[in-house]
Amino acid sequence: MPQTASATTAKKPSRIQVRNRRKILDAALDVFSQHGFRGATLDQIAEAAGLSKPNVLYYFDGKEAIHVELLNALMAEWLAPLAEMNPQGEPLDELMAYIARKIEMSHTYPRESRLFANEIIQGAPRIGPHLDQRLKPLFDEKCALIQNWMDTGRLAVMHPGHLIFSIWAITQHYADFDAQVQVLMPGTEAAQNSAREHVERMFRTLLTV
Amino acid sequence: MPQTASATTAKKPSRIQVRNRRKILDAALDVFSQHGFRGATLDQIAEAAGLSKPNVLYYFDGKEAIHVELLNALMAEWLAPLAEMNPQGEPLDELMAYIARKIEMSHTYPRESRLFANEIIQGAPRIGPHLDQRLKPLFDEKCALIQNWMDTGRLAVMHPGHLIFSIWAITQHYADFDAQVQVLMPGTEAAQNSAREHVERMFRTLLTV
DNA sequence: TCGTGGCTTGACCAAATGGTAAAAAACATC
DNA sequence: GATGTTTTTTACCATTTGGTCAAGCCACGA
Repeated sequence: MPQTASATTAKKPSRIQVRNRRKILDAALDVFSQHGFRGATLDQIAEAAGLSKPNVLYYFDGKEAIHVELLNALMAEWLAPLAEMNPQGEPLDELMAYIARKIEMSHTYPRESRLFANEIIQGAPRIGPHLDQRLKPLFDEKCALIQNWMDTGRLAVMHPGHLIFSIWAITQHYADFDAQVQVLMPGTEAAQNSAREHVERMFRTLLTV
Repeated sequence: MPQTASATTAKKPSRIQVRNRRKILDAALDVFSQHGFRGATLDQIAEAAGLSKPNVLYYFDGKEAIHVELLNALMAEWLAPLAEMNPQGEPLDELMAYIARKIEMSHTYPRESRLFANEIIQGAPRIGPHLDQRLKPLFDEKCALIQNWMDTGRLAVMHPGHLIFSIWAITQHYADFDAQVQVLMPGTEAAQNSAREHVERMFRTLLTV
């Protein structure tokens, strides 16, 4: 059996293991992000991965284990941009850089965005603790930082928490509601660019003192 | 059999029919909005409605029929506020009134918001045509209206389509991502009010010439 | 070349799921 | 209270689903 990523029993995984686990996770990202956890089936994941169902279960302990692994990987990447906001930097530049990265991520990783959206919409049954323990402290820290920037007159004053919510809401909207966006504003690259420009201009206007 | 809302064969439904159909739709809204279409089960819906599964199927032709009926009812209510934006009114007032109504609806009908979000995230497989035929014309019309307002200098200039997307994204965020909001900003009524104030102030700032 | 251990598969299983048929119960109307 | 109609339930069914198991395959080092 392949070592199931136990911290203690950690032998280096074979090339086949790396390849197949990657294939499974990629396929599962497709399926979970489109149908949610309960709506996704192992058969779909197996077929999308080009493996048999028992073979999928050879690499992961079950449907939930795949989902958990995806969410864990997601959270790490998802939090990084926020964490990188630098207290020493120029406030407006830092926030605009964060927004730009968020937009880019939603564009580059729409499946991850939808996976997260699905999980939250369903009440965060599997990622709840993660939110509490990892996201909350970071959120609070960055709220305090932004509040400080505002207090010292270097940013327009508003509620930092709701500001962050607004950034998340708008940037993720283009990934999560892509089906709607495509209907209402057809056209691929031009629309994408105009979206980026709109969002950046909007927050720059809002945040500039 | 109860008449399945056929336009031609329309006898008035009995009181029991009205009551039970309502119960089923309410229960289904709970279940669908939480798990998505594929993740929801008839047993869950039946139990939530306090009826047996065959009894549920006595009132609706199947799982999909319930879902379709919910989405149809949803679209009608969902589009109303946008449709009510009055070309003769004062531009800023009209837009702010629309935003206020959107916020209120997200607060009052979070299940509907999540039902819609689930459907769109999954690629709008069942509501796609509806979007094309009903939402798109309305969206285009209101975009033109807003564009006109901006052209005549009565609103700050920006892309009308993306403006609407921003409004939708932010207002629905508080309903769809409630699980996350509750973790990051605990507290019920105060948070709700501060959210409303933040969003309204934000768009007012943005739209004022 | 031959084991040997990691990898893969076909066959299978129990539970869940969407749905059906027909009888029983409840109801309305005369 | 008899009678026809609507509503509800009991007992099913076929398929799907998450998961198991033992046997077979295959790569690779000795």
